[in-house]
Formats: sequence, C-alpha cells, structure tokens
Amino acid sequence: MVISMYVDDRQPERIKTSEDLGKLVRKFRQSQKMTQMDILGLANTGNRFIVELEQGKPTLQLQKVLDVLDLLGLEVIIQKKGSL
Amino acid sequence: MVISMYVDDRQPERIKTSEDLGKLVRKFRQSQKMTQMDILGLANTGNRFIVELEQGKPTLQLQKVLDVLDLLGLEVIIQKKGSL
DNA sequence: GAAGATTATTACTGATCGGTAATTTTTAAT
DNA sequence: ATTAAAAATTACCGATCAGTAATAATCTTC
Repeated sequence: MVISMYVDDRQPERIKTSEDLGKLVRKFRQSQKMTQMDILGLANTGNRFIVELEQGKPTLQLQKVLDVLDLLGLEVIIQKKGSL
Repeated sequence: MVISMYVDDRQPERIKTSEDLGKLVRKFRQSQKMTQMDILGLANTGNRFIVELEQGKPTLQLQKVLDVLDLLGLEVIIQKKGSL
C-alpha cells in the first residue's frame, strides 16, 4: 500500500557556482531519501568527496562531479544564456 | 553593412563526460569566431587550461570550468534525467 | 611554400586534490 | 535525555593540477 508518493518536479536549475551545485545535490539526494553513504556505494569515491561536493568546494574534479550527477539520475545541459 | 549574420541556434547539449564538454566548448568558441587567446583575456587562466578544457581533460577544477562557460555566454542547467 | 596566427606541448614548481580510516559533531527518533 | 544514524572533520600522503613561459606543431591565407 502506498502511503505517500514523492513526485520531484523541481524545476531545472541554473548552476553558476560550485555552491549552487552543492546545494542542488544535497536537496536532490534528500528528496530521494538517500544518505551520503548510499552514494558512496555507487560511485567509486570516499565520503570526503561527497561531503565536499555538497559543501560546494570549487576545486573538485570535473569528471567525478559528472559521474555523481549521472548516478543520481541527473543530467547536465549546456545552452546559450537566455535560451528559453 | 551586414554581410552575414550567424544565428547560433544550436540545441542545448547533454553533457555526460569532460570530453563532451570539451567538444562543445570548442565548437561554440569557433562559432563565435573567438580564439583561445580571446578567452584567456577574459578568464584568469593560462593557455594551458583552455587547451585542456577543449581536449576534455577529466580532472579540471569545477569552478574554473563554470567560470569559462559563463564568460562564453553559456549556462549550465541540471535537471532530472528524461525531463522533457 | 612562406609568413603569421593559432593551437599544442613541454619542463619546472608550489599548491592542493582526494582516498582512507579514525574521530568528532550533528541530526533524528523514541 | 539516550542512543543510533548520518554527516563532517582530521591527519597522512602519493599523485597531480595549473600558472608560466618558452618551444614546437599545426592551420590559414596569400
């Protein structure tokens, strides 16, 4: 029996800084009711990386970030500014 | 007098790897008739970074990448996979 | 095919990433 | 308030990032 259902229809979000990204990842992870450790299992990374990602560390390595986003079921789109 | 006009209506592109990103940056830069050096001027970075970015180096630092994209007039969107 | 512009490579180097694993702090639930 | 789970911090450290600047390679254009 389904008690409640979470439909995450959050709007696509514009990411300008690593902080923006961190906040988004955290919000999304929580909306999926996942723990950081859940993610560690999937990605080949230590706890430190996830913590730093969610904290918005600016120097994280690009591909690792892309990998985690992908694992979370998120996709990255790049477009001209102001494209509707 | 305007001889020709370039309307860059390239579709938003899905970025899964640093290579995807590199290719996109290069294509876009060229569509804007910019040289790598034009970008160096704007961003606070050396030529090496731009070369490596366009070559898809996976370990580039996140914030630097975001900065360059912003300077180029591109925006990064993150959304749930399959969002239309 | 020469010259100039653009892009790529290299060596050098200080700064820092991030895995690991242990410890501490914070949060949540009863 | 206790207690457990979750998140954050720390120290250690090998690997590597990226600026600089010089050189080399490649691409254009005449």
